[in-house]
Amino acid sequence: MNRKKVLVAVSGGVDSGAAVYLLKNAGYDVTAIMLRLYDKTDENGEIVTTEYDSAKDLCSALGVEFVYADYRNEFRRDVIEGFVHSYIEGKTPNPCVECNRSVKFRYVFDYAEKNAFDYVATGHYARVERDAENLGCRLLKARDLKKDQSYVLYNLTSSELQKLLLPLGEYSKDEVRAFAKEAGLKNFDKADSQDICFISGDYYDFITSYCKKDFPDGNFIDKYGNILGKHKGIIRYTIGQRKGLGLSFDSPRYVVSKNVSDNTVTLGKEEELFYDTVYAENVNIINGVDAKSIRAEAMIRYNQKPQPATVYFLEDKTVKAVFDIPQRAPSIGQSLVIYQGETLIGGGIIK
RNA sequence: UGGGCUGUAGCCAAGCGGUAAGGCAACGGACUUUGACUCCGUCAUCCCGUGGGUUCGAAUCCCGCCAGCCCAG
Repeated sequence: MNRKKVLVAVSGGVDSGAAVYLLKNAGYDVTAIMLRLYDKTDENGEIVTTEYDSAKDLCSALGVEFVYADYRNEFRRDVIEGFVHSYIEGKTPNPCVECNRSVKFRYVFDYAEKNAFDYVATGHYARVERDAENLGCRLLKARDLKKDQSYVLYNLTSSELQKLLLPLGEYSKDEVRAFAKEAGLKNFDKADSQDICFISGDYYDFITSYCKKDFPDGNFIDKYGNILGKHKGIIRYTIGQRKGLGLSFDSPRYVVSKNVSDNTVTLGKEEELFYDTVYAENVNIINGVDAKSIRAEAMIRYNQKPQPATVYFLEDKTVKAVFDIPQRAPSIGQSLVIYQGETLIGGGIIK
């Protein structure tokens, strides 16, 4: 019997653990790979191995081969560096998108290629729809829209989709937890939230210590240039932010724009945050589109309901999205992701 | 040193005799594989500038004082 070989990317968490379990039960020849991306340390400076232990334990319990591959340098170079520089430029990066694009899928597919795996799998909540020839594969939202994570996967290519399995896409989080429990994963009830994985605590502290410099105080101003107060370093703020400004007015104020060159942060009322047109660059369109423009739905941030828009495909992997209804606080560095119904068309970085 | 106004939590601000609204900020939590947003909760335990008085009872009425502002001189 010639079972299909699957390489599953695992994190030690509930979702990837359940993915291993489901694939194993489905009869695949499963190997788990854990990418060592950064070392989390505790207050004593000791490397925390709970994720590693969790993944390794699960694999040995299920009789699955476990590979631990060191990609710390790649992660630092391709994710952390970019993250820090993006903030310095006044942008608001999404490191998860970048990690998936330039590290996680790249190296897992790379490993799978070199070791003759038939498929790659992850614990993302999304689905791959295949046609008869397994050619024009489409990336679909998860069945459970509340947990859908297709947003962070828009940089996948059609050839990658041909070899990608996303076993969790049909299930709800509760069902996945049940699978994880069945599989014997001790973390099956672990909380979902993580914040930025490589940062424990405040991202501001991380950036300042990473580049060994402080970001000077500057002025909060209004759209007329009137000084409203002092800010505590421009990288602390992002478009649309309300909390942490430390200033009080008759109504809430939000960060409307940032100007790195004169170190000012402009505040305004909520209604000043809405735009109907958003441009994105470095766009990936999974299956290509012939038309110059399409009607679609698009998201400008994770966990947003896709909004109706007309999307124009411009030169140089650039896209213009014109929303039917103006969208709140599009932020440079975040991702614009385009859908048609359940199908993810593509996406890029808002500029 | 004549006249007028104001003085309530970090900021703004209701209240006009019956035992302290609300907004902003802040803090805590929820949500979340990014940053945000949002939502929920907490936020003047006898000092309502201060010292007296009237009253069963005052932040609310009266008197003195202090502080700030304004108009005159």
